[in-house]
Amino acid sequence: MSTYVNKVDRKGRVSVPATFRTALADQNFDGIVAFPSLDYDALEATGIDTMEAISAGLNALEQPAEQQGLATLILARSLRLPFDPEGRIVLPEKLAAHAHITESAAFVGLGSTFQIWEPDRFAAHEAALLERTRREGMRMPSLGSLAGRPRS
Amino acid sequence: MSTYVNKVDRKGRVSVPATFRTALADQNFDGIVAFPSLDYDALEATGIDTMEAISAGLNALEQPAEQQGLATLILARSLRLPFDPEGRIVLPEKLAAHAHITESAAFVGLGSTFQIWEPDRFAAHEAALLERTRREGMRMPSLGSLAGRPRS
DNA sequence: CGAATTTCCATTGACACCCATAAAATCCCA
DNA sequence: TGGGATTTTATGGGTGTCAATGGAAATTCG
Repeated sequence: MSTYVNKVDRKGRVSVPATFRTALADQNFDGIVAFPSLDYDALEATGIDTMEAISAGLNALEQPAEQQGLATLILARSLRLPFDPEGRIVLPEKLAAHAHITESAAFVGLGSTFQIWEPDRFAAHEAALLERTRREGMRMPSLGSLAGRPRS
Repeated sequence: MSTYVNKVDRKGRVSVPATFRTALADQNFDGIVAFPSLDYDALEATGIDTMEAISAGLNALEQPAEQQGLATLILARSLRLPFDPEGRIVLPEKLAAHAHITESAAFVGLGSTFQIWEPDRFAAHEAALLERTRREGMRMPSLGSLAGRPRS
């Protein structure tokens, strides 16, 4: 969780927040996997484990067709971004362009995954979410209701 | 429950009331999670467990879209605030600013969660609640009716 | 051999831990 | 049961450590 804004240096390197790094520490690949968000001008990112799970799901025959299409799309556009010794990644031009990231990047933790935004765009996105939430009259007391039902 | 007012030192540290600490003692993360309230100039706080439940809910596909927005908003703006050996947390500038907290903070217990207010603002909020309650003619005898039904 | 990429090193500033004191709540027993 | 003794809390401050960042050196690859 949380949002951290880090700088992108002139070589395209940016530190992944230490918190996120430690969360991914015990995975099979020392780095992150990122792909362009289908919904926003931002990047979706996660550890390699999640991607392997998606790819496993793709092979499962019972998968509905649309889900297969989605999985294929995601896998095809994903990039593995390894950590350097300091815990940084380099943002490939393709990804940076999709998210309009130039000099700094906002890492937005969402539980098991996170997003990477251009900070100003994220602020706007946040404002929009807030506005919509307010309009729909959602309230804090509903906090508990956000929790997923226990998986039966 | 109860409300406690503690001082914020010059490093931004403030003791979390011992009562609250022990209530969170057996969780996966030794600290609290706090985020700006959507309704007030105050902070909402809870243990990591609640947040994990929210994040689990976010991944659940059956979640309605508006709830996803709310969950995203909360997760993105939540900060993990670890306890130091003395049971204090540091209030990040971002959060302190939202609640207008400078030299002291009021911890208001609400059962499974609590809020953190600037003491004067909380006093005002309390007064407003009292006033509204009176106007609506609510009475103590309805105490029992406040209890929620057990979740089926 | 040159360009791009990756590793190495160095700086700064924030943060986490250590200790020390004072106030308060609790215990305990004569 | 009163009051002293002991244990928790709350609070302040010093200081070492780690994260983020920038740049140089070294390595890779076409």
